[in-house]
Amino acid sequence: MALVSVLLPYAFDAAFTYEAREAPPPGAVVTVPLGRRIVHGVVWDDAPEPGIAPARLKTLHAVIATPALPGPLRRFIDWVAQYTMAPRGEVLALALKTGLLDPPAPRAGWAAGAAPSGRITATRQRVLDALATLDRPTTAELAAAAGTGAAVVRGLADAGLLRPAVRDPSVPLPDPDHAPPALSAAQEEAATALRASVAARRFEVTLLEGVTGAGKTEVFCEAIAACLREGRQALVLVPEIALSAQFAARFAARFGAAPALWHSGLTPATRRANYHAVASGAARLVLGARSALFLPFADPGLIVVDEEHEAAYKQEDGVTYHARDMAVVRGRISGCAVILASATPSLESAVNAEAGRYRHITLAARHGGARLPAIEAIDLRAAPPARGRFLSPVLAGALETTLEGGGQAMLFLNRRGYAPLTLCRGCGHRLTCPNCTAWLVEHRRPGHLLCHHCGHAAQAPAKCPDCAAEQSFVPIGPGVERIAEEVAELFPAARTILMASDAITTAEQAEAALRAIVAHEIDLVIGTQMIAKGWHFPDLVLVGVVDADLGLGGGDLRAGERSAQLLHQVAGRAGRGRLPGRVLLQTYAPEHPVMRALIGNDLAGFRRAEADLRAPGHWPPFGRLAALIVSADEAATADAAAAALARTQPRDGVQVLGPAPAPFAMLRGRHRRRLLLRAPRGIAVQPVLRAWLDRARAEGLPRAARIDIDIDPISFL
DNA sequence: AGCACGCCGACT
DNA sequence: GTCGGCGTGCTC
Ligand SMILES: [Zn+2]
Ligand SMILES: [Zn+2]
Repeated sequence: MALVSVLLPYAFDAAFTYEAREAPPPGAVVTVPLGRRIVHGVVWDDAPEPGIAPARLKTLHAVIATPALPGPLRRFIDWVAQYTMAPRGEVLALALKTGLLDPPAPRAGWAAGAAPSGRITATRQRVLDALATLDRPTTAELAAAAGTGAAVVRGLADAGLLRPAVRDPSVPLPDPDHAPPALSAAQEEAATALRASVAARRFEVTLLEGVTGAGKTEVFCEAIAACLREGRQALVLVPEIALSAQFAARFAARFGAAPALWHSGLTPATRRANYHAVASGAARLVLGARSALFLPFADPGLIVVDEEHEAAYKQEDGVTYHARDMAVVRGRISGCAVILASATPSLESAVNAEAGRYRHITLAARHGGARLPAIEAIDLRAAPPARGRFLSPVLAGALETTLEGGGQAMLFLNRRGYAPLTLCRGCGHRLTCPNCTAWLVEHRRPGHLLCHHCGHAAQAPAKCPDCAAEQSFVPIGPGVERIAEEVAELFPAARTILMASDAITTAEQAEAALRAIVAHEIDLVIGTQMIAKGWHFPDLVLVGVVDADLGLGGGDLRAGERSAQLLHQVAGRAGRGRLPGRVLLQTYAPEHPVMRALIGNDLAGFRRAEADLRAPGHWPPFGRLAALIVSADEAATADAAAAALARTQPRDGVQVLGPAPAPFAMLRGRHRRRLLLRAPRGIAVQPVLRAWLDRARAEGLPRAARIDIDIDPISFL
């Protein structure tokens, strides 16, 4: 009997040791007994533990007939676990989603039957016509194509006019030379460098920076083509699923085959099919969310991270990893090229490029002759909006001119709801959420209040709980709903649409809205963050930012950087067609570095200024940061735990900030405190944190408190 | 993650 | 005197 190490997809850091007649190779997916259950696990590379008492040692149950986890993926899982301080099993669980372990089921489809008998009605004929154009369609596909129900298909089968025909879950092969685009000279130069990077078949990171509309996608598609020519697999990461449909369509047009998708919204059958296609190497082009990094690629040749600066790449619960950083690690371990693409690179990537760790390619001009929009500030101190209004006369005038000239305009305000704050006219009492440290936001119907963090809903009370004044609550400040109201009064004839995550909830709604905007059935778009993303609206000429200062408050380390990125992205919506674009920023601080950078189109200068601010204090990316979030049911427990951590804090060479109430001191009913550990770049924070937690546990850290560690936190106030 | 064991309140 | 609440701890 041999001993085998098996890592289990649960919160265990150590692999367990089992006995086996014959040891399966590392990476093999197996089942083993655990307690009184049989669970899945993966044979790991650790040396088996010889000292387990014979009574506790159990025997490996079975080897599952599914692709083994490749060595580079196993090393990646180990790396992510040690870096994020998550138990290795928890990281393995990201790679081993249940239901993937069985081989994909062949699809039960239909082909033309042998017996041409039975009545052929008009509907039946439509089904047979549809069948001729499809390859062994399933019942649902066939019914949909013929515009009828499953019953008609069944009837045809019963009559012998259809016969069952199994279809293998095949993945179409993308063709690198299907529809190569005409590239500009600048694009061609960038593409040549990227093709060479892929063909070198070794780890190399390239930061691909290009203003919105410069044609970054066409350029990195050339790198993908080079990867496909090498016969290797390419992975493209996008920050959110909403963008994947648009990308899939572009890839299908460029390569003649749709990419294999990977995100949480897939049906179990598709997930399983795509998982196995990635493992076998049959899926050459994969488009996915951050979890796609944990797929068992057979031969990865390229990883592209699009919009690399996006905060959505940071996984905020469970294993808190940053997909952009982990993509670089995955590339290093797998020995392949990595491309980080963005119009507004993160300071992290820009600094790495400047230090020579990444290659830096810049596309300066918009593709196809379109010019960058002119960005101007509206100084609200000089030209404030009327009382109770939020659009200044300058912005309202520009909107009027644009709409009268038949142009399309957009108003951006990154705030959902009607009013962000509701307070008592009599005493200033603010309505807050009982579960969270947050104000209640008024929505749609007057007096209808919502918490944006836990979903708590309430009605504005008729009487103030503080001063007992009657009907005294008034909405303060604008949300997009209030802007829509103001626009309806100013321009009653304009066709408008409100784009916010609570107004547009399904992918179909979003698609219909985008189609209407592109077709210019809409004159004025009012929206939140949702409209900032890479959409192409050719007729859009004017963008008004209702509150350009919104993201700058709060003292967050990255507030300026994030604000500049978001506003740049929004500004980039204007003037993408034949007509030049114009962007108006309403601000009370036109001299703020963010406004200056946007107006002067000098984001590189802004990054240098940010770097000069952060470098002296060893703030990221010039130093390391880790957050310890303490949470407990009782405030006293959270305070006691925070105090224990403060007492035992590390001192040499590092600095501890806090404890302080966490960004949301109370979230979903739990009390939260936070400590930050700041260290120079050369110090690894993980061993420091581990020793610190051991000391705190020895010195009375309450067991009822939960400590979550977030390495490289990106949001903190 | 499950699933045990274990020690205090209201039920037959 | 027993059923069951879910707090704490273990699983090779
Ligand atoms: Zn709440
Ligand atoms: Zn009051």
